Amino acid sequence: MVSIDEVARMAGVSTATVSRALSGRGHVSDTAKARVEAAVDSLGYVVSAPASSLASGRARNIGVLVPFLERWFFGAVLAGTAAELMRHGYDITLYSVTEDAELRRNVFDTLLRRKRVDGIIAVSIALGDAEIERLLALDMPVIAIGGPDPRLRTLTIDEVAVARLATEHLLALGHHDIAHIGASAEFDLDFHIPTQRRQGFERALEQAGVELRPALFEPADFTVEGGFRAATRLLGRPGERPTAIFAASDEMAIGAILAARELGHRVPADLSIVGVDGHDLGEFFRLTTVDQFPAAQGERAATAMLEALNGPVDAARRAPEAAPDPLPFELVVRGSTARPAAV
Amino acid sequence: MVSIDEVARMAGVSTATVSRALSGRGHVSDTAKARVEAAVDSLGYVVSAPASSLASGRARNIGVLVPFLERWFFGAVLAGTAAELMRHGYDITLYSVTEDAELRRNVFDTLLRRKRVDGIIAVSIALGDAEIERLLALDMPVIAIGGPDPRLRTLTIDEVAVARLATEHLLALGHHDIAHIGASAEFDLDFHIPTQRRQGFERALEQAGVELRPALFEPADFTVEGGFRAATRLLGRPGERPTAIFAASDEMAIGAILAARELGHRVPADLSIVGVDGHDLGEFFRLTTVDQFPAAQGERAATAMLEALNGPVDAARRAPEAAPDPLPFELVVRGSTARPAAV
DNA sequence: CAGACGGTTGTAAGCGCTTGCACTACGCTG
DNA sequence: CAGCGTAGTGCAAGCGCTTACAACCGTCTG
Repeated sequence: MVSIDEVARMAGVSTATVSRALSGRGHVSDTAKARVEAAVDSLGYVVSAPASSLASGRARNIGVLVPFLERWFFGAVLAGTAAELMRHGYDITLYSVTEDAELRRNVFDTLLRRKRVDGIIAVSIALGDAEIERLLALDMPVIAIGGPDPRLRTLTIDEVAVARLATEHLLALGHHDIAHIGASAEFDLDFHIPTQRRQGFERALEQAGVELRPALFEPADFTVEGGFRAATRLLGRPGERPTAIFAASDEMAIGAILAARELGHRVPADLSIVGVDGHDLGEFFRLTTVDQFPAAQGERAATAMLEALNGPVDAARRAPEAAPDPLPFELVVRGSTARPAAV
Repeated sequence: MVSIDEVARMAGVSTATVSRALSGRGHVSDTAKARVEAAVDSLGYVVSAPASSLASGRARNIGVLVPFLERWFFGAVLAGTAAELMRHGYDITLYSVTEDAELRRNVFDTLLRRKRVDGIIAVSIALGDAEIERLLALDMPVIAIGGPDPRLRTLTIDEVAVARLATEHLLALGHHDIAHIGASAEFDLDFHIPTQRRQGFERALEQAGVELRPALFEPADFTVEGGFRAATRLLGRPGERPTAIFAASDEMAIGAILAARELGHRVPADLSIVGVDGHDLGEFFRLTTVDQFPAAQGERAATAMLEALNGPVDAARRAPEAAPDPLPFELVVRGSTARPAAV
C-alpha cells in the first residue's frame, strides 16, 4: 500500500505539505499543491481513514440510525442522506436499531462510542430516555428527522399543517363525512407524529364547522394491510359511512383504496381517499397525497450535519432555538379524490 | 475520553495485557482478565476503532454495496446483513451505488480504498468490468449476492429451479396456457437473473410437453406498475388469454393481480398468479409465491464474510470452486393460484 | 536434575497520518 | 530601513492502540 511518505518523496516535499495539500488545511503554494496532486494521481494514493482519524480526531463518517430498513419511507430517506454525504466524501455507517433490546444497547453503549463517527442522524426513530442521554453524552452533533425529543436538534415537518392541508382538500371538495385512519394509542406513546396528524385533522374540521364524530376514527399500524382493515371497518358501518377518508400514511391510504374496491365502492366517485408521504406506489394508484419528499428530508439532514461539523461545534448541539426552516410538503392531487356524489 | 492506559493502571497490568484481554488474542490469565473487565466496566471504556484499526490493520467494518435502497427487496437483505454483522461487533458502511457515474467512481476509487472496511458485500448489483477489477484489486474478501460475475464469490439461488418450481406448481394445478412476465431485454444485458427465470419457465413447460407461445411472454421492469401493464396486455389479447401467469417478482405479480381485478377477472378462479420473492405484501394479497428469504440471504452473506475474515485469507478470494450450498427457496401456496376453471 | 516447553506478562516499536512550533522569505507600513 | 504580518515549509511529537520479542515462571520429560 502506498503511503504518504512515498507521495512526499515523489513530489519532493515533506509529508506535512502533502497532508496540507490534500486536506486543504493550512497554506500550500500552488506549485507544491500541483506536484502533490500529480504524485497522488500517479501513485494512486488514498489517505488511510484510520490513520487520519486517529491523528485528527475526525472520522469523515456519519452514523445513521434507522428503525425499519425494509419500509419504503426509510429507504427513501436513507437514499437521500447517503447521496448527499457521499458527495462530500463522507461515509455512512448504518445502525439498524430494531426492537431487540440487546442489539440496541450494543449500539448505544459500544458501537457509537468507538470514535468511528463524527455525528449521528436518527431517522424517525423512537428513542428511550436513556438512549437520548447516551447520544448527548457522545458530545457530537445529533440530528433527528421527525423524532420526538426536544433535546435533539430535529428536522420536522409541520405535521399538524400537513394533516390540515389534506383535510381541507377534502372539505374544499365538499365532503363532510370524513373519516381518519391514524395510529393506535400505543403507537403514540413514544412517537407523536400520528397524534399531531390527528390534531390537524380535527382542527380543520372544527374550523370548517364540521362536527367531529369519534366513530369516524380508526386506528391502524401504518401498513397497507392495516389501512385495508381500518377502511373495511369504516365502510361496513351502517348509516355511518364516510364519503372521504384521510389516512395518515400512503400505505394505509392504498390499503383503503383496495378495501373500497373490494367492497364495491368506486374511488373517487363514491369515496375520496387522501394519504400522506409521497410513496412510490402513489402514482400507480392515482393516489392524492401530501408529499413530504422523504429523499429530500434525508438530504436536508445530511446538509445540516455537514454544517454542524464545519461550523462552530456548539451549533449542532443546541436544540430548537436555531430551528431551521421547516420541511416542505405539498398537496399532490391525483385521481383518488373528487367531489362527493350529489346526495 | 478514557484510554487503554487508564484501564491498565486501574487493573494493575500493562496495556498489552488489556489489549489481549479485550481482543481475545494471545494468552491472558483468568485473574488478569477479570481485573481488566472490572476496570473496563467501571470506567466505561470502549476501544477506539481508528486506533485499533491503524495498529492492527483490521477495521471491524464491512462495506455493503446496494443499488436501490428504497426497494423492499434490498431493504430486507440489508436488514439481515446488518443484524448478523452487528451481533458480531462489526459495523456496516453503506455505499449506495446508483447510476450516477461520478458518485460510482468515487466509491470504487476512493471510498472503498481508505482502509475503512475489511470486506465487501455486494447486493444484487450489476458491476462493470472495471469495477470488478477494482474490487479484486482491493485484496479483501468480496461476497456478492445474486451478482452476475464468476470472478466474485457469489451466493446465488438456483434461479432456473425457482422458476421451474413456480411453473410446475401451475402445471400441476392443470394449467396449460401459462404466461410469463419477465425482464425486458435491455435489463438482461448486465444481469442474468431474469433470463434464468425465463429459462426455468420454458424448461418446465417443455418438459410437461406444453407448447411455448411467444405471445405469452411480456417484458416488464420488476415494479408493480410494470406488472400491471404487462398483465393488462396479456389479458387483453383476444383468444390468447392465459389461465395463469408466472411473474418473475412479487411486485410484478401484485401488479398482475390488480390488473386482473380491474379487468373483471377473478383471482384465482379465472386466473392464477404466482410470483417470486416473499414480499411483505404477499400475505396481504394472498399471493402464491416462491419465497427466497431475502433477509436470510443477507444473513448468509454476513456469515460467509465473517468466515472469510477469520479463516485463511485466501478462502474468500477464490471464486466458485468452494461454492457454498445454494440458497434456499420454497413455494408458499396462498390464495392466488387454483385449478383452472373447467372448460 | 538439566533442558524443553508452553502459559503469562511487560517493554517498546510501530501503524500512517495531522498539526503545533519554529523558521525563512517577502512585501508592507510608518 | 527597522519592524511586522503572513504565506510557505519542514521537523517531530503525538493520536491510542497492537504485537513481536524477550523474560520469567512452573511443569514435564527423559
